Amino acid sequence: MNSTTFQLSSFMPYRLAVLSERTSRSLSVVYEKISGLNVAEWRVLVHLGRSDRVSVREIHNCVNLEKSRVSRAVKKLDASGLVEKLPAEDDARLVEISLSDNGRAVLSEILPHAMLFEQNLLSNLTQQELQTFCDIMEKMHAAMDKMPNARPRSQKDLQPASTPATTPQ
Amino acid sequence: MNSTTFQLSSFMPYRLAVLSERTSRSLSVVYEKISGLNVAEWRVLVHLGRSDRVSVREIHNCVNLEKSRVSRAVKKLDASGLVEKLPAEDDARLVEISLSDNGRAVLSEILPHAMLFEQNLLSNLTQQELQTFCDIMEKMHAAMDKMPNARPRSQKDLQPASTPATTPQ
DNA sequence: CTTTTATCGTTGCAATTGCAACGAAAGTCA
DNA sequence: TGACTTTCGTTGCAATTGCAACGATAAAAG
Repeated sequence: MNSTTFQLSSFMPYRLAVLSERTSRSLSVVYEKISGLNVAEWRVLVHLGRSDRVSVREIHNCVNLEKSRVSRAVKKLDASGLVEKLPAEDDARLVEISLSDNGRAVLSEILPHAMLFEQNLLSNLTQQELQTFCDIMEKMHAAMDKMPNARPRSQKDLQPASTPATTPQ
Repeated sequence: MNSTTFQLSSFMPYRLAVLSERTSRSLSVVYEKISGLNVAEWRVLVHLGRSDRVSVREIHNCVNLEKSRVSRAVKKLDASGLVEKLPAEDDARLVEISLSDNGRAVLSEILPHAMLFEQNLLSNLTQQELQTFCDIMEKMHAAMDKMPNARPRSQKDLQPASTPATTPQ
C-alpha cells in the first residue's frame, strides 16, 4: 500500500479519536451548562463521589489525568467550594481531598444527565453488543500493554468494571 | 443510582477517551520520532496523500480538525517543504495545497509504521470482531446524530471506508 | 451597477495543556 | 545520626488550543 491508498477514515486510531472526541465534547456540553465544570473537574468530582480523603496522586492514577491537571482541577473545585482540601495527618506531603456537601449536590445534579447521555449513546446496542464492544476494547488495551513504547494504563482502568466480577472480594 | 455507586471506569465516554488517548499518544510517538510531525500535521499529510489541490476548508471537513489547526499545520508543513501552497486560480479566497515530493517521501516512510501499529493494535481481533466493532462505533455515531446538542460529524467520517461499498459509484 | 450576505484562510488572544523542575517531606541505608 | 533517594503536590514556562474577529474575496439580492 502506498500513500495514495491509505485511508484515514478507516484507520482505527483515527476512528477511535473521532468517536471519542465527539462523545466527550457532546457530554461536556451537558455538564458545562449545568455546573460550569470542565472534563478534568468532572472526572475528579466523580472519583470523589466514591472515595473519601484521597490524594492528588490517587486521583491521577484513577481518572487518567496528568497530575498537574488534577492539581489545578482540585484547586478550582476547592475555590468553588465543591471539595475540601486538608493536609494529611500522618504524611505532610499528601493532601486529603474530599467532596463537600455542595460538591455532592452538584454531582447528584449532573449524574442523571450523564447517565441519560450514555443511555442514549448506547440505545442502539444490545446487551450482547455492548459486552462484545467492551471485550474488544480490552483486547486493544492488551495489545498496547505488550508494546514497548506504549504508556501503561492507569490502575483503575485495568480492572474492568462493566463486567460483573466473577470472583467476589 | 446515587453519587457513591457511579463508576467512571465503566462509563462509556470515559472508556472511549482512555482508549483513544492511549492509542493516539502511542502512535504519535512513532511518527514524531521519525518525522517530527504532530497529530494535526500527520492527518493533513495523510489526506493530501489521496487528494491533490485541496483547500484548508476541505481538509478541515475531512480530518476532524478545527480549521485554525489545519491552517497552522499547513503553514508548518509548508515551511518544512512537505507541502506546496498556492493561491487558487479561479477563487482568490482559496488556497491549493498539495503534497511535495519531499512530503510524499516522508509520508511513505511513516505509513508502514502506522500500519504496523494498527496491525499490532488489532492483532488480537478476528475479522468478524473488527467488523462488529466498527458497526457498533457507527451505531454510537448514529445515536449522536439524533442528539440535538451533539456536533455533526465531518463529511468524510459519514462514509465508512472499512466496509466495502455495496453500491458502487 | 450597488449593497448586502456568505465564505475563505489567517491571526490575536486568552485559556489550557504537558513537561520539567522545584521545595517539602518521608523513606532508605550505612 | 546524616547523606541519598524517592515521593508528594505545586508551579513556571513554553507550546498548543479553541474561539472569535478580521480583511479579502465571491456570491446573492435589489
